[in-house]
Amino acid sequence: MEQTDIDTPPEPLLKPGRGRRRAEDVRHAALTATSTLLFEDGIRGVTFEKVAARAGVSKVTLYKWWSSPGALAFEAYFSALEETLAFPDTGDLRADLTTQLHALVGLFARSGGTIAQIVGAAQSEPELIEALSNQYVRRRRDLAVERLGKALEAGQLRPDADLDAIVDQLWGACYHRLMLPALPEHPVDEAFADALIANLFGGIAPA
Amino acid sequence: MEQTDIDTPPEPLLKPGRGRRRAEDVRHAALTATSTLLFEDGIRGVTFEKVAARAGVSKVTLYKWWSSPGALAFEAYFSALEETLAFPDTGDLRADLTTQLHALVGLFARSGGTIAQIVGAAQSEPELIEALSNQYVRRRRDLAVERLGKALEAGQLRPDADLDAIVDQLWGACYHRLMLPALPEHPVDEAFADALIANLFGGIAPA
Amino acid sequence: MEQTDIDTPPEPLLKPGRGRRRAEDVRHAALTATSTLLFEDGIRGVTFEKVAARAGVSKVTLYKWWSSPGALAFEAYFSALEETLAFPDTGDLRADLTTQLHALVGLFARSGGTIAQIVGAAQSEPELIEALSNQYVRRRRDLAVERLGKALEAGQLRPDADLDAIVDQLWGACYHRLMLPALPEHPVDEAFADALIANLFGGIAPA
Amino acid sequence: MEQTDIDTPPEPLLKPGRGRRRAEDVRHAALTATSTLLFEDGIRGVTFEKVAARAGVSKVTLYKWWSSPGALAFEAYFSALEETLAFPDTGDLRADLTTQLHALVGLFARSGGTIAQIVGAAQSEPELIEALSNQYVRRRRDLAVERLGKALEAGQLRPDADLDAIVDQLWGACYHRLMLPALPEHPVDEAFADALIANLFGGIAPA
DNA sequence: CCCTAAGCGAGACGGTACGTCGCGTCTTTAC
DNA sequence: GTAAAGACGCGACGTACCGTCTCGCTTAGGG
Repeated sequence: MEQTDIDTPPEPLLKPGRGRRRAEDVRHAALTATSTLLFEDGIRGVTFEKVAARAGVSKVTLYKWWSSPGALAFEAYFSALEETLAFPDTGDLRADLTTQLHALVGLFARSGGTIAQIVGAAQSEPELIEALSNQYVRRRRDLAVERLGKALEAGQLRPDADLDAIVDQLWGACYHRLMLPALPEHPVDEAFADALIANLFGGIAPA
Repeated sequence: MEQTDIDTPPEPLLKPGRGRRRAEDVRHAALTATSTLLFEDGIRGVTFEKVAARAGVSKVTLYKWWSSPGALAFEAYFSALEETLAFPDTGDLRADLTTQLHALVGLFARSGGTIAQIVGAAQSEPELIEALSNQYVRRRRDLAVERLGKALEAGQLRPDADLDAIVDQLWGACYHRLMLPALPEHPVDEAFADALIANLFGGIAPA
Repeated sequence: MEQTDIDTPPEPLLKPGRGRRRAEDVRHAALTATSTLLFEDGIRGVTFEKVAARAGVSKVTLYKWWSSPGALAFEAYFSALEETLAFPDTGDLRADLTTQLHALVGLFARSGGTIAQIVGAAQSEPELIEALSNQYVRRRRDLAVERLGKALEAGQLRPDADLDAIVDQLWGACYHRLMLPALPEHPVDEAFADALIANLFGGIAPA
Repeated sequence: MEQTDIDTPPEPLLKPGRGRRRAEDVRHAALTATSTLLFEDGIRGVTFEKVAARAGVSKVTLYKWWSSPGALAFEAYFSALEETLAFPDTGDLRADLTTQLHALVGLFARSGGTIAQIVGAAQSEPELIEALSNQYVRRRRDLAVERLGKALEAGQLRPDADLDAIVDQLWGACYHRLMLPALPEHPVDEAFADALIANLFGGIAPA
């Protein structure tokens, strides 16, 4: 079967050569083992050595598909996150943004630590930060800006608003509290998300 | 017998041999070597092994003072950053915020990568993230909120503005672009800082 | 950035017990602690570090009295062995040798391992092997040869017997089995001691 | 060649069918480096760290094949000693024993210190003392006892002689003087070997 | 339907770094 | 003054993981 895979890795050199069967199951085993390790010990527990042992996969095979343990952890985690990128468009921008941010803080509540660890690890791996940008950050930003653009056209935004900056001031603010926490009194919850939207929509300058 | 000094020598010769050395000297040597390594190879190059070799300091001593190479890198970098915490108060909030954010993006331009790596490494080290919070994030946030509080009292802010969220929507937005970049078209520069302030002050809702 | 927990060196505990103490008390405390460690963990467990901690004695003091942990272990063990050097003289040489050798194998049964470890450690420490020679080996050998000399004069030995070699062929044979064991079938027991004496007295050449 | 692999490490890990074959050259490099270190600095100079550095071998590999630096030193030294186990049989027992003991004292003259250090180190390492027993002591003892047995059958020994004890009273006496020396006046030389044989053959009791 | 060559497991190997222990030297501080 | 407490450089230990490299089994594609 020549079925082309949709969720193929970044550049899996799948040569049409001969040999053993396609290793889709091998990849799956590796990703499953990685998820377990990621959940148990955090990203520090995701090593090629342990993944190979748990998944019954050789280290060489892991190297073939992933450039580092961080890249493996990234794929294992974010590959199951596709649906969260979906952006609603009910016509009411503020409501849609609220929905999206509530979903984000909900995700952070469930696995914010893992996300922070992966993003953190990427800071020292250029390949990984690029993968994050291409496969996650940019896509989400594009969808958001697209939605904001529609709202702008619909007259729901000030004409001089900087749409890209809005993304940073909503999503970025959440990531900031996730990765640079100050106190438990500053949680990343729905109230915070609402405050972000209120600040930004109404402005902070006196009326 | 005659060579024993009764007076404590102000500058005891620190021979590279064995024996006890002053804690401050040791710490300084370690931090200097760490800075060099941090600049050369990034945080991945900061290992206790290399720092010990370069600084002429034993690994055990490093373990005593710092819980991990990340903690050492953190202190080596942020200990020289005291001045950036200063927050101006000219009476004009918007101008002061602009000044501060311009300083931040200037800092990011010089050593944003290093900062990102340190913050990133902290995500997998509870002790380090706590140190970051206590010694850096919280202090800066407190200063900012204090300044914002004065502005609020002076009637320069909407009474219902969420001051804490403002911090995330200005500084956090910058950190977001630093650590989760999308494209080179989205730099962290002064124009971006200005856009953040404009968005937030004027609000993004149509007038 | 000052006055933080990682910046502050641990303050020295103010405990009583410092200052001058009597040398004999210190020595006794050190030897007692050493005996305990020697019994618990063997000679590998006898380190200046542990002895100092257990005995409440500083390492410098230990260096003053003993050149190495091995020397300390040696003294701790052999200082309580003085009496075994006593050599009986009943007039009957063979009976006296038997008595002595039985005492030796009895000693080996109780603490042969410790003796072997101390003698073994001495092989790599010239100072220790010299101490062993001076304070133990030579004294015991002299006593034995003296006793054998008396027997020779009394006509209880062949005139051409090599007295020094006899010592090696009786005591040395026991040490050989202790330190270079072949099989459990070759124990160092009284029967072995008797065999040594029988072989040596009667000769192994056919009558 | 039906050469059995006597040189193989304690545990024959070679199972038919799996994994990479052992690199004999790696073992050889390690043993060569060890011999050099053993000759230069004694057994204290034989550390896994130094051997790894000199031989270009990783520490992990050393740990896999040898349980301790002592075990490595043991094999490096005794593996080149195979021929000395050969035991002559000219029909004249006394002459053969003299030949053997002269060879032993000659060996001690050349490298007695090294032997003593290895045997000494083994006293604190159960695994090493067992290896010494199995691969050296027992084999030599068996060959000696076998030769003595032949002599006994040939009527060259008293029927009631204890053959095992003879070994201790000849070889053991030499080891005793090697490891528990009393004075330089008691060397381990051929004259001493001759005295041992004379004492034992003729007996020390008066005629 | 066998032969052959690639894919893959298993894991040996040289490295780097970790975190710990002990040695011997040196400083500080209490008695 | 002496001795405790202990900081410190140093060397070695034993372990974990990395990235590379062979082996030999397994299987599919080509003959």
